[in-house]
Amino acid sequence: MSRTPLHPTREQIELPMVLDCLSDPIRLAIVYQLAQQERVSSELCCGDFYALSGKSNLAYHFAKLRECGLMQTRVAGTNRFMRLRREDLDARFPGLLDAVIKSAARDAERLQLLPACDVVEAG
Amino acid sequence: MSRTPLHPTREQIELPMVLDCLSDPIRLAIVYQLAQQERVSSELCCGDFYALSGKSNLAYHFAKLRECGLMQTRVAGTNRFMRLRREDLDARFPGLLDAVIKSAARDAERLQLLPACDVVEAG
DNA sequence: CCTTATGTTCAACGTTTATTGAACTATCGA
DNA sequence: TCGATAGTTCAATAAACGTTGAACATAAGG
Repeated sequence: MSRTPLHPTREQIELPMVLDCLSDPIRLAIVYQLAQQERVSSELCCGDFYALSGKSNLAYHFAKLRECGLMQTRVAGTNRFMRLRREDLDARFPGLLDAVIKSAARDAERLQLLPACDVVEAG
Repeated sequence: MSRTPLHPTREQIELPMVLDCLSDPIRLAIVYQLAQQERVSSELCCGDFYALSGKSNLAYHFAKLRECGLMQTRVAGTNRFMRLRREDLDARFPGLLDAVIKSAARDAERLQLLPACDVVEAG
């Protein structure tokens, strides 16, 4: 029972796992939303994603995103704050994350992503 | 029974399907090998990939790569010549294919990819 | 014609996957 | 202490996936 969620080290991040993670529409939407948030506070918690799916299903996808090295979780009280592992990903796979996010943004409607402006609105 | 292998139009190419296709190690190796070949004749046939897996398994992966729009097949005699749909992919997802291939190249050993020099050697 | 070479298709299999709801844990606030 | 809130974990399900070998189709070469 991994109490502390395990994140791979930078060097342990694997390309196929990252691509597989990004290939799921829900996970891609999560990553996209986190990428939008980078400009601001850079962190979001689980509740910010309820529009995408139910709690337990989100927890499943969060775990995948953590395990493959795409995001990081910080525990604070009853909240888990997530953020992209931008530096590690850019170091391992230069240009990849940006290309994916830009491509996703272009297809935002088709992928049913939230428009960028709706993403923040934190309380 | 699709006699002519169906390729999606440029606009039909979907980001999640492309990422999913690239997330399989064998398919990534195929794409990588095709990318190397771009500099030369730009086409390879099935037999050029026997190092990766058996015939029928390769045919399965080729079908996936075609269906998601990553590659194109041209029939010539008993051969099927394949090539990357570079233009379509670059138009739809600028920088993505290059980022993936460059990332794969950096991890060539880990991903068990053929060294670039061994790729050509056509007869 | 018959044989060989190239690939595809099919059926079977075991594995992994995404999704659901219920149960659980842990923290915060009254 | 009690209840509400935030997330995780677990069990169950159906669907999709990758791999295999055998059968099939098609074209080239004798």
